[in-house]
Amino acid sequence: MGIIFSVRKKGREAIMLDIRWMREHREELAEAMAKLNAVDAPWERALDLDEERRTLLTEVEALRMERNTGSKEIGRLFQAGETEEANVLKARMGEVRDVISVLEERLNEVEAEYENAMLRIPNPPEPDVPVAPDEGGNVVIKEWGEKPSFDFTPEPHWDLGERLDVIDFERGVKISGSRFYLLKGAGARLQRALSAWFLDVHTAQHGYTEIYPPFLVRERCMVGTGNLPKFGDVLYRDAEEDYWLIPTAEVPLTNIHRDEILEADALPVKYVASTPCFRREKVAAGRDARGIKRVHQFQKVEMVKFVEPSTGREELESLTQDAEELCEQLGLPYRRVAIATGDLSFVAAIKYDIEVWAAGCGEWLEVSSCSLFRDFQARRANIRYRPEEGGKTEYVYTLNGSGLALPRIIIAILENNQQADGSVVIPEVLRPYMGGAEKING
RNA sequence: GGAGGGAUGGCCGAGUGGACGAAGGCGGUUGUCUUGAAAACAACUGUGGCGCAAGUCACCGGGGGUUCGAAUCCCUCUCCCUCCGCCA
Repeated sequence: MGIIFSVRKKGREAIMLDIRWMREHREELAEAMAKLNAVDAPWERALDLDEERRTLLTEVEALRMERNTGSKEIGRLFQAGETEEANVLKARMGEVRDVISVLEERLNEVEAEYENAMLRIPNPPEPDVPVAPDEGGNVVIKEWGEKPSFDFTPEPHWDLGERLDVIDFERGVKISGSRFYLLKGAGARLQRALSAWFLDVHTAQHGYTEIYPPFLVRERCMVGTGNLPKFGDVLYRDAEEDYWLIPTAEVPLTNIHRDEILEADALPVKYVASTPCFRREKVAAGRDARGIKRVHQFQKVEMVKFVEPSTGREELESLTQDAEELCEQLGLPYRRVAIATGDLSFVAAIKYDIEVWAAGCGEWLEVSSCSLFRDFQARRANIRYRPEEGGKTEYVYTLNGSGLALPRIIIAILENNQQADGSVVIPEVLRPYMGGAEKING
């Protein structure tokens, strides 16, 4: 494909925000952290450590210069046969080395602390993100479709799914414990149909390239997308090796280009994948316990984009529309919610949630989160591009959005499309994927 | 899982302790020549940190060690290749 221009061989680990920007915009940074309600973000500590780090670096480098020139001199002296002088210099350089190693040790400590602090500073929000301390400040900015009305009481999917024998809760729990389920027959096929149709729409109409990525990734990938170090408690991982189960395809998809330099004319790069997602979901036992709304394993189609910085916002808009279009074609009423600063995820600079109405449980279900990360992930994962031939490299902007999260869409279809006779009408766009069936009957 | 062999710049490939940030080739950019192109010839051609700059430091898969000095010696980890075993 020729996207890779070169690969970084060595370099520091993730570097998060631009430290120079931070040094020069202290007040803006403080303001951003306040807006995010990020009281524990160690940005001041990071700045202090940065100061210390640079002081040490200057000292160490001056000494290293002394050592380098001294060593060369020793070599020359030996060759010239001036052994005595060489030995004198050698002894002195030995002392210099000892001083260097003490300073280097300190420098390493400072750098480690510095990086740790940097990795825990969230992404500052875009200027137009609604400012509020929590999700109470989220704003519905768009609504589409009409909630279905019934001349009977619509069933929630946990009843309906069981009655139609398309969701088996008991067996799921028997096999794997609470918050596990299994889809059966038309239920399983409906999920397969949705997954296939989503992928087909995104690849054929929206220009995404389909990917089948690994579901187990290394720690380094999780750091790249911002899931680590702060959110390790929602991730599953292998006990013996450095393997983490993905909580979303965003992780492997974004890391496809980790440590790479993309060609400017290759942008935007757009990927889509359907993968299982694994999450600990450490919410209070009992909350969202019924049904398949909040589970430890679910299927999701995810879109990820790598774009030129100047196009970030328009790419977010088109990404969000790529997701919304699916809801429309499925005939599911939805709304777009602008997430407030206090509810913004650690990595997102701006985020829209798409929520679908589910008539049975009477709730708006989040089926997609569309985020612009600016260069936040790109810095962590070291993903760059070269704007001009031969010019300096810059970080790309990354975005991602679900398109869409599956079990919740299944919930909405089952609940909204249920009929008086107990059957469920299959949305027209899915019928070719369901062997032409129009309904799910018990 | 067992036994061997590897990892050097965009690519290929030299280098086994001292002027090596690294020969040579390919590729790329620019120039000369040419009506134009090709060929030939010449020059340039890695990344990052700190610094206003001059400059300086780091980087030969990662980490650690030996040494006045490490691409080069030692330890360790990772990845790749070959053969055997196992397997979808």
